[in-house]
Amino acid sequence: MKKKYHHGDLKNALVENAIQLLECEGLPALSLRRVARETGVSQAAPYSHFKDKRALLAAVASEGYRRFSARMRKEADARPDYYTLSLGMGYVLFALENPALFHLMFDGQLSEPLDDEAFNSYQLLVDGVEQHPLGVRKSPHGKTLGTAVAWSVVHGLATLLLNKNFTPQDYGFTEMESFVEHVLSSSLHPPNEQAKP
Amino acid sequence: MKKKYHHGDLKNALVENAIQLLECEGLPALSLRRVARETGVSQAAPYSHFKDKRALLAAVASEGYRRFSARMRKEADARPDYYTLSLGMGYVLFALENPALFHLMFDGQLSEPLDDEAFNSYQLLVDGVEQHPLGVRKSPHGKTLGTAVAWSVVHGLATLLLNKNFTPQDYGFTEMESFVEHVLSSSLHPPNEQAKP
DNA sequence: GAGCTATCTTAACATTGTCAAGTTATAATT
DNA sequence: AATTATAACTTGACAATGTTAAGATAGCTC
Repeated sequence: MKKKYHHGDLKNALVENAIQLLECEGLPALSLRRVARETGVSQAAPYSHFKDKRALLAAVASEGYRRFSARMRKEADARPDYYTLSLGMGYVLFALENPALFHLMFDGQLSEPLDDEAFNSYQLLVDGVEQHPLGVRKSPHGKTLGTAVAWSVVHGLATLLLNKNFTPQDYGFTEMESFVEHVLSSSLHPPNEQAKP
Repeated sequence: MKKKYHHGDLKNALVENAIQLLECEGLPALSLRRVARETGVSQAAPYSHFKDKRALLAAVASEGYRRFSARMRKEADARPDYYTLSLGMGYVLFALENPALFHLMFDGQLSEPLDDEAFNSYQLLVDGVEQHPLGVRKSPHGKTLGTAVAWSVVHGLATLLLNKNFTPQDYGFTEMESFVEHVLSSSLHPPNEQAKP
């Protein structure tokens, strides 16, 4: 390929290389200059497409959410009979497969205004839970607390596994996937009835 | 107070000021030079006490875990009859009261070798769950998955509330504390019996 | 007192995010 | 097709950061 003054697709190339760098060398290695260098443009070139470094990271996170949604859907489509459980497994597996990206997405430091792509991901999970109710107690005001519980379990499990706060081995499991499935089904498929307040 | 060449207690002062800065202006504002300046010493002074910036941050996180444990114990001691639930509430409330510190503690980027203080915090929660079993299904190998579930819910809830991924208002609650209590008790106090595998 | 050593300072280096000023290629207009 | 305009890039600079090397100072031991 030829070396052109105008790259032609720099914006996407920057995001792509940023993701590459992020997953290969981690967040600390992700400098704007480095991304630019790796993309073959000068240090200030990214500023034609992104206001900030944070804007680049936001774009990276946005792409992350796109893949996140896809990963969850893939898992859920494969097991429609366990829709909610599969969504959750997709959630956790994505985190384990893309640690740095997942971390960036949920870092909080950047996403002040909630991205569309992010919102869609959340909605996927929320809708899944709402449409496949779990038998969890309703809140006093009639909205299902189950969504909050499910989201919390899934997100917490993903985070704690990432940080190696515990491992499947700690619980006698040899395979990650089996462990995740058991943990999630423990909390996502509670018994039919509910105890008193 | 007098301006001495030898500070006398610089190591602790640095950690203290770092925490201050962290909570007041956030992680991005936390530079080694800034902490040194605020403490009244020169830019390279911290290197007499910390190998790295990461070492300083690790010390900050360690102090964070100390306060974290205290916060959980305080809550649990106040309601011994709801021991596990209270531990969980302490967990979440600490996160909400010390957002940046909590974030740093669980960032993962630093704590490769698990700190003692950190381990103690975790053990507090784990022991709490183990000693006050929740009736959650056991794993095939006999260890309680309940610990993983409980830890996940609590950590996920803390994280998602911090990131404002949802709010108590979304579920019709006006008070944070009440919301947290309901979510946690939904998942920490499941009904007595358990459904089939 | 003399000397040791931990503690702290000053000076410097490479790297980073960011901006201002210029350059070049593409698109728009004529 | 020539000119113009505009978007996409480059170079060069600035302040701030993490970190190291070399030196100064103070409190300790003998």
